[in-house]
Amino acid sequence: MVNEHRSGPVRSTAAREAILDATARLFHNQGYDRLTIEGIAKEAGVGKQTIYRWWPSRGALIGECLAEGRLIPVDFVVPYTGDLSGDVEAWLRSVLAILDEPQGGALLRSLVAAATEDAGVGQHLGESLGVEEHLGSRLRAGIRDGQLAEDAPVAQIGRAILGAIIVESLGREKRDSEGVVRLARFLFAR
Amino acid sequence: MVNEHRSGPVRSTAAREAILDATARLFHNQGYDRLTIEGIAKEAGVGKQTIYRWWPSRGALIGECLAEGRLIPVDFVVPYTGDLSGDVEAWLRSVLAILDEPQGGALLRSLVAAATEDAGVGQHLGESLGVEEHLGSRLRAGIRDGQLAEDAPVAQIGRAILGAIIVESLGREKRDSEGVVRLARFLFAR
Amino acid sequence: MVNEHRSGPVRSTAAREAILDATARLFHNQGYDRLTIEGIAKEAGVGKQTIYRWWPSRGALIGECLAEGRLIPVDFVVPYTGDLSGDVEAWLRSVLAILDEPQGGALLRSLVAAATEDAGVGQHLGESLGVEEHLGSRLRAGIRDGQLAEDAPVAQIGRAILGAIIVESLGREKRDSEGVVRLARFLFAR
Amino acid sequence: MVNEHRSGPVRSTAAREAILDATARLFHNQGYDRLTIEGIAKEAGVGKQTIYRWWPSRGALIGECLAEGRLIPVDFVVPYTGDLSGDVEAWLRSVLAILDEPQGGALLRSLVAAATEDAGVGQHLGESLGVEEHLGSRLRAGIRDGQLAEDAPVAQIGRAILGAIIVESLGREKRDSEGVVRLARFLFAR
DNA sequence: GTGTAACCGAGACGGTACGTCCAGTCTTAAG
DNA sequence: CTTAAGACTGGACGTACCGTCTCGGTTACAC
Repeated sequence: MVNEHRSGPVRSTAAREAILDATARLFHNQGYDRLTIEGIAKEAGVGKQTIYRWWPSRGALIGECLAEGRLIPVDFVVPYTGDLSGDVEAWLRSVLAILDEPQGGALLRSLVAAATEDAGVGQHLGESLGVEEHLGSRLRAGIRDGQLAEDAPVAQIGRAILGAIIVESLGREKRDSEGVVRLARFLFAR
Repeated sequence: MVNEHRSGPVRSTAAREAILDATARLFHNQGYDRLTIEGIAKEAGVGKQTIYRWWPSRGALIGECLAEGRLIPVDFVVPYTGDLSGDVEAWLRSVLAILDEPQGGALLRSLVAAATEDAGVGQHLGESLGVEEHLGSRLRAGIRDGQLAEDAPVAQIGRAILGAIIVESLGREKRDSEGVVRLARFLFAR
Repeated sequence: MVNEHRSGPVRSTAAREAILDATARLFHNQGYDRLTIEGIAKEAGVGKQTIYRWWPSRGALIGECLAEGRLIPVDFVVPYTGDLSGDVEAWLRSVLAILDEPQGGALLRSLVAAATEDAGVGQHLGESLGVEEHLGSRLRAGIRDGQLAEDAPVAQIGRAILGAIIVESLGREKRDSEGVVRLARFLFAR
Repeated sequence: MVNEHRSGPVRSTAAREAILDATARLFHNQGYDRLTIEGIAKEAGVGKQTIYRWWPSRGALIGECLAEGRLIPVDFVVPYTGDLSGDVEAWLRSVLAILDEPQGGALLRSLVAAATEDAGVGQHLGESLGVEEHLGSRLRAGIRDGQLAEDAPVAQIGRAILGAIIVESLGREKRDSEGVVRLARFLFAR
């Protein structure tokens, strides 16, 4: 028989909140590469150890912020009107809206930088944007509706769209929403 | 026409070579985030200042290595047999071969990390893999041959394929060449 | 009366001790101009920042070593036997003994070098040798005893003796204790 | 029969002049510790090698400037009116005038710093101020005139006066010409 | 109630790397 | 053969953060 309880105070939600808040704020203002644990601790009014106690790394912090929608929204749903191409396009435009913000490109690159460093961020990135869950469901519905080939590689298509956006951003090309939209139309044109 | 030359010693090719060599070696062995200017200088047997004299940043160094094919090959040609899907697939497999090397995934993520930090690397990354030049040409030939729609977004398709590979790697999914190959087949199946 | 303390870790006496020890050791072995903060840190097994946290400069470090008698002794007392000239001579010989050590001249020049760079060292230098406190007192006693003129410039006389030693050392003249002793005798001969 | 001539240009007096000029200028403006060979070369419009070719060290440069009166005047003569104390005092005031200049104290300390590093500067320093030549002669004349004891340690007295000035400056005491003057009067009062 | 164990803020610690400055040597082209 | 220019290796600078540790103080459960 083990005693699961222990004495002492529990984790402070105020500290947790302050840390994640500070992380998100600094991530937006300075980008991932200038983000430091010390900076977060000072900004949050928290001791460094409190951060190290609960998160193993800078990347894990970003991962948690990402999962809670503190960096980018998390409700990228895909409508279902019956028009596959149009539905995907609607979702795509909501994703691209992030990039049209003033520092949108830098924000995406920072997220990618975090993802290269931390496996969790990489996994969360697609999820956050609804690539797997929402987009995947919609595409599978499209297959059922006969609008997409039976053997269409659903997961790969999602990655392709997201990846095209990322590659474009890495190349620092002038933002061109229409480019990616045309890609989507091409994908579902038959 | 004036004489642009000045007197005095000239840039040492030996030092340049040693620096780029050391950079490529360390990049492969340790990845981008553990790559330090001091480490490169020591490995190359060179003073730090010699690096700072000629390259403004770590990213610029990687960019130059990339452009000279010191990190990954630069001759990713796309054959032209008349079979569009097959030709693209051949190119794709040669690109994916990089990832099948022991540390292939980490190598790609390191390249992406460098690209998030340095604009030049981002621009060179696609070029190095022949996405724009070779793949683009082949796709345009496909359009001429009637195998691809007149208005197919050539550049976007290239980015989509490369992007799918990157996103997969960021997610640390088990390497699955067939996935991306199926994406390519889907793209050109008609 | 407020509590001046704050929470958190307290200054490490072990580090302080190691740093001052290393400073004194290196100062003796290499002289002031070859003394580096990095060398001290390595010798003391300490991070550079720990030195910069507590001392603003190399000179301040030397000043503290000097004040604590880690570079030269600090107990240069002047006896009082009634014989002014003899008493001063006794003190003088104990000071000159430093110069008769193997690297005595270099040591004095190093101290002077530190004093040119750091005001604190300059002030401590005379104090350390007892010029102001002990020698000054003895001279004032000499005035009371009628062995020295009422208006003898006590402080200046101390500086003159110390200064003669320094100037001789700066000129790299062969060490000649008797020269300075003769100066002292001349000063108090009447 | 040897041919004393050799081909090529001889040592450029213009370069020599420019270097010593620049050295003196920078020495006055920045002090000895901030004086760098590179700075001198740039200020003089000269290659670094030209400096290293003719002077072995920074100290040697200062020594030569000092010897040529480029740092402080070199004509500190001692008058001979018959009044020993008054004559010495006249000389002393002309020396002290240097210290009353705006950056006089710093200048003296810089000279001392150079002297701690370079034997030549140390030897030249006293000479420059006329301590040995002029003051020594005057004191010896004083002995002949019966104003000074037969066995007065002439050289030591000179060093004592100069040394008192130096020690005072090292201690960053408020400049007080009268102090040293009182010392001189005390020395020759009988 | 009183321990006492885990929390918290603060920040000192040994380290690594940064990007800069300068030392002293070497290399080039011009005179 | 000297010169101006400046690239080279190398060492030290003073700063920023890393991740660990050590404090004094504060909960809040277990006795």
